[in-house]
Amino acid sequence: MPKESYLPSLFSLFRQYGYDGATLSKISEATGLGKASLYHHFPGGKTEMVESVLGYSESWLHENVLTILKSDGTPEERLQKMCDRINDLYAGGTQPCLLAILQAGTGRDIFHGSVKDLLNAWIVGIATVMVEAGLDKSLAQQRGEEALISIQGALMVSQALDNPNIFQRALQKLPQELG
Amino acid sequence: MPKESYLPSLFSLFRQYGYDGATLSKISEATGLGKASLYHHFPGGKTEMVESVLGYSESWLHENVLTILKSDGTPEERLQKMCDRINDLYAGGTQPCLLAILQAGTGRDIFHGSVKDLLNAWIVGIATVMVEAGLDKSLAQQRGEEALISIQGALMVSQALDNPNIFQRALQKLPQELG
DNA sequence: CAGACTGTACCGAACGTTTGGTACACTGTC
DNA sequence: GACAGTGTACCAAACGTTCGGTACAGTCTG
Repeated sequence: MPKESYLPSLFSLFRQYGYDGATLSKISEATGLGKASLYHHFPGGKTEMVESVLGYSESWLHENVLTILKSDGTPEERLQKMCDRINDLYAGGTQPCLLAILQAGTGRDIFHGSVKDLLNAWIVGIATVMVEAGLDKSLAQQRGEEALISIQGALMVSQALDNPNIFQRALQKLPQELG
Repeated sequence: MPKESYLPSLFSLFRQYGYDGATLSKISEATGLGKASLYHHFPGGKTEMVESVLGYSESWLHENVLTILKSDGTPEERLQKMCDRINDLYAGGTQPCLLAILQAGTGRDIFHGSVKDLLNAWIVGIATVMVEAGLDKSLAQQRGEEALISIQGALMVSQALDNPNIFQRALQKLPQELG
């Protein structure tokens, strides 16, 4: 099996446990691959695994978010479509964010740059829509940041309180609030 | 030295590295205590250390947030004071949130209950102020949740983008937006 | 078409290191 | 002399990583 086929399981493992918490034993169990086999696909070890997962996430973001934001339809329609995808990504608010969890511990030291780039691309994507909606550049940028604040904040609070409704409500308000 | 005197260093260590990332070597280095001494003060090991830090955080929350929210002054004034303390707690947006980081990995399994309680107390504290400001109960609860969404979201985004201004802006808007 | 060779996928077992945790003798202070 | 506090030495278990090797499909050469 090609190494790409393991990226989904690696993704959901790392988003749950983070870099320090995702041990090779857990990775082995999650992928069904022996430790040695893991090193066949990812000679760079755990680091390369996370790098691959980040690449996978980047592709996902482009295909499922940035493309949609650039498509046709009113700004509000496009933002609504984005929210639907985001809802899938975080399983309705029940799954953590990989980018958020990689901010902790050893993960931050290694992947901070990539995480920053990814999050920035996302924000810029939203900001571009807001510019099309008539906002000036710096305000659009602010709106993009605010969107991500809502998403990430709602995700954290939802999961801490075991209440996905909080995430749902935040997502629902997003498209209108920005416009 | 009493064990309480080590809580500040433990607090800042765990908020940076999380449960899995904070190894005994790092803890030993941060506190200046050998392993034997650590286990003298915290016979329960790492788990007890985090529990103590959570207790420490709970006290901090009560003394610095909940008390202020119950003090006199207009709702907006009280929320403003809270924001000032929150700004200290997170060092202007440059330091992570312990509660957020304990949501990851092994930490979540062990401390999810305590984290939930702490966050809830905070939200209820804000909601109570909103009720006094004239909102009905369920709307007040929603406003409390929204406040924490902003704080936690802004913290995450600020740190991912290396830009504390984002956190500052979010804190600044908080008191008015709730009213 | 046979046989030598190559590359990919995989694994069990072991590597050296670090983990969280313990045992114990020692030093200080009351 | 009691006892809180500590440094040294130690432990089993788990860590990330590597080793030596198997299985097998595909390719090249005669």
